[in-house]
Amino acid sequence: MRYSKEVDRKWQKRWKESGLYKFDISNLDKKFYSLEMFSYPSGARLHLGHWFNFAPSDSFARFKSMQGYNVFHPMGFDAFGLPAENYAIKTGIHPEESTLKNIETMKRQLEEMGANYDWNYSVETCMPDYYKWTQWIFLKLFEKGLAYKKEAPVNWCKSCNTVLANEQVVNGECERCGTIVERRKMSQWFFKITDYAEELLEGLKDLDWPESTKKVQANWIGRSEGAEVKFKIEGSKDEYLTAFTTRVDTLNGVTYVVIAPESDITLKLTKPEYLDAVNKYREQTAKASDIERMSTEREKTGVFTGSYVINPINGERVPLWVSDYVIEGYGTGVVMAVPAHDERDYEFAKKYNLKIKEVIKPVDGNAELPYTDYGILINSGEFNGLTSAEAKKKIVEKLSKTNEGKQTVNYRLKDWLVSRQRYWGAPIPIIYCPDCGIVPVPEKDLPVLLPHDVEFRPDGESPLRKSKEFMHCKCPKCNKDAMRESDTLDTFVDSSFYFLRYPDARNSEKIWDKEIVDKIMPVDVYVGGKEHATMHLIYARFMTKALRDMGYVDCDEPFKKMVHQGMILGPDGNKMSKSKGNTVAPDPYVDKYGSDTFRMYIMFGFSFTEGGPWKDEGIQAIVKYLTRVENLADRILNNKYKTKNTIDDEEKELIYVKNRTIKAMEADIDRFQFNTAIARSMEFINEMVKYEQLPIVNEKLLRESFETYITLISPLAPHFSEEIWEQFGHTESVHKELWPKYDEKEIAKYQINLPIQINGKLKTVIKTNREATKEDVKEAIKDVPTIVQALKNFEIKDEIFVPQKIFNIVGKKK
RNA sequence: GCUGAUGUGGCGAAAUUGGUAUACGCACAGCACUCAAAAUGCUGCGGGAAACCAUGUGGGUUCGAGUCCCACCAUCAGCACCA
Repeated sequence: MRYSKEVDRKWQKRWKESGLYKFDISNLDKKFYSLEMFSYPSGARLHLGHWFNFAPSDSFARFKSMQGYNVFHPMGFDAFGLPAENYAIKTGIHPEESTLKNIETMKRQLEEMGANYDWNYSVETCMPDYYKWTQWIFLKLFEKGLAYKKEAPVNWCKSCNTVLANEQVVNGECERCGTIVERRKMSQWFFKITDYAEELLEGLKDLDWPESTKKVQANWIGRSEGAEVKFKIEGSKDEYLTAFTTRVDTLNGVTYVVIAPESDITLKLTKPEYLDAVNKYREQTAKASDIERMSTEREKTGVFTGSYVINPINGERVPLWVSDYVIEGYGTGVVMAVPAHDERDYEFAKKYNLKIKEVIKPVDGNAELPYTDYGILINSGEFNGLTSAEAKKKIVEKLSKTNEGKQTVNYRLKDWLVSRQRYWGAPIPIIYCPDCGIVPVPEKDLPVLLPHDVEFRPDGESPLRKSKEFMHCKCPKCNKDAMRESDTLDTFVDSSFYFLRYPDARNSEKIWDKEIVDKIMPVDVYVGGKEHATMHLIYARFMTKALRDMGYVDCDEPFKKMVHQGMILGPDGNKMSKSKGNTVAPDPYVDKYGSDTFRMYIMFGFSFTEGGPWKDEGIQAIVKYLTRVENLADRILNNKYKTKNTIDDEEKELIYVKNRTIKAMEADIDRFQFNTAIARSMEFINEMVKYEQLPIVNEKLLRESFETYITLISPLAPHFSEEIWEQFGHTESVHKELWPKYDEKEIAKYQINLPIQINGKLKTVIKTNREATKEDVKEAIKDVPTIVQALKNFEIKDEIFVPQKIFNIVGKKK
């Protein structure tokens, strides 16, 4: 049968019946954990992005099992989240209904793709058998002191009476009603990821991840060394404001101190006559996002509080201001301002006529202010003349004697806010008792089930709060009437441990059997978009480390190697989106050409890590290519050749190309370079077609080469190759074949092209053996006309010879 | 604004990581087969008559730069409640 959708169906059915892709968990000596980020079942059907991620990754997993690994390749669904809830608000269809339906469709489509997942190891995060463990992890973190509650700002829409996700805030306004969004504080749960800041940063060093991703994570963690300095509040008995600075050498230049407007202390420190102005400013700040506030382009604004603080190094009295360029959550939320040596502070001081005191000057000459480099201290009393580096040490030494300062490390990383005032998520397993306070739900009572009949349209309260049945319960400690926590968990919590649950996904007794998980972890290759470089990937690393410290896993780092697939954009070069109307559905292509043609095309037409705008012109190339293979298969099967048994020059060439192809494809697939792997396979076919047109061929060699070729493309075109494999009389699946071995000797004995240059300009190319020496090469070129011509009246200064690479003659005309 | 990328023929893209720039294809053109077309097979295909010139622009390092360094231009992604 010629390749078509029917061939896909035929083999999908057979694979299922024969249990070809059942994972053998009993033998993990040579395991390979190949993982893609599980998908969010937002729409009913797989989109192009799914194909671009999952199809090549499936080919990669197949390739690894051909190399003799026992490959663990699971797939699941990240099924909680905002879109399903919004969809429900719009259509009235319950999130559970739409989500489960989407999952069913996506599963079927993944099977139609030909993916070799073993669905016995899948997870669906919205099901109680999964979120029971999400809740269990929350309890464990709570026990360990890694989950805690504090006040934190949220986006609040006054008119809708609801909390908004950042995504729902458009230009500072609510996407639904256009009301200006405010920041409002609410009491919320956090995970203490900052306890792991140092280890998360250190651990990056040994990971086989793209450098750019490691950099982004390192910046996200944002380690900076500096000092904490305490400024005494004037008029108080023993109250201080603590500022973090990386430039404690400039401490004598502090002319004012700034605190974040949203801080609780702000109102406390504001003198009555300034209260009106400060309150107004706070209201204004509530409307700006953090990104806006941190922009250095933005005009600085602020107001005076009327209070003063004391600089501990020199006893100077400096004014206390409020400004939105200081953010409560970063550092200590207090900035010591040194306008002479910081651009933001300088701009601010100029605008509000604050003092500017120069305390650092360059080693030689004078500087224009603000001067932000290191230098020599001036106007700093006993520290004058010291370098910035020396001064940093001396100043901290002095401050620490009076307990007014110390050396410290600050991280940009903030604790992970996990509370969501939403319906479609895992309920936080906490009970509030009027007598006992915060009481965790006992483990035996898990899961805390998400009630089905809940009004989740926004009206000012967390949806769960409206379910009396859900909210009212007995305190597990004292059995008095109590109330449940009404918030649900961030979906990033669900996705921060799913890869640990996969290996033992059906365990109902415990989260997993440690012995199994320790054998399968870590993930050997993790494939997913680079948009997850910070949040998901850092949360998953944190969770693994926290679980390790609690003794549930051994591994320190969950993802040994990380690969990011690129993004397929719309044909217009923009990100695909329904609103732009530039989405492309894979289904019509798959229907028309079959899964393998489509898979091969997306692998061949794009660089896997780059992606790019969608184009389908090249799909014909793959149709033609596969037909060419089928035609050759037919001719070999019909065997009308005049045959011979000897190995002559032509046969040697074919053997060489075969070995070269195996080697190249192996290296390419290992690096996720599917486009070049397919290019090499095309060269191999071209060579075989050329060979078979000779008057007399070695039919046995041709047939063997062709069968080798089929095994080479079997991970890339799993149905197509299976069909031809069967035509060649094989009764076992081609997917049980091992990756062919190549013979390095056969490659090495083939001659190479060696470029000959004069002054770096290519003059000619000669054929030589690989072990040719400089003398051999000189001998070989001595009669080549272009060289002879170029070397006339030429004074040779140097000869650069790099074996197997280049011969370059350097000199000049006399 | 901050952070991280990307830029190579008409087009999709390669370049063993500093060593023949444009592999493999698409599109196009020519030839063969055919009454004809399609399909298939073969050949050609950056510019230039040539010396040479070409990897976003301008400098630099090097025997040698698409690859390394500096500056600039353009485009894209992430920025903590989309996942």
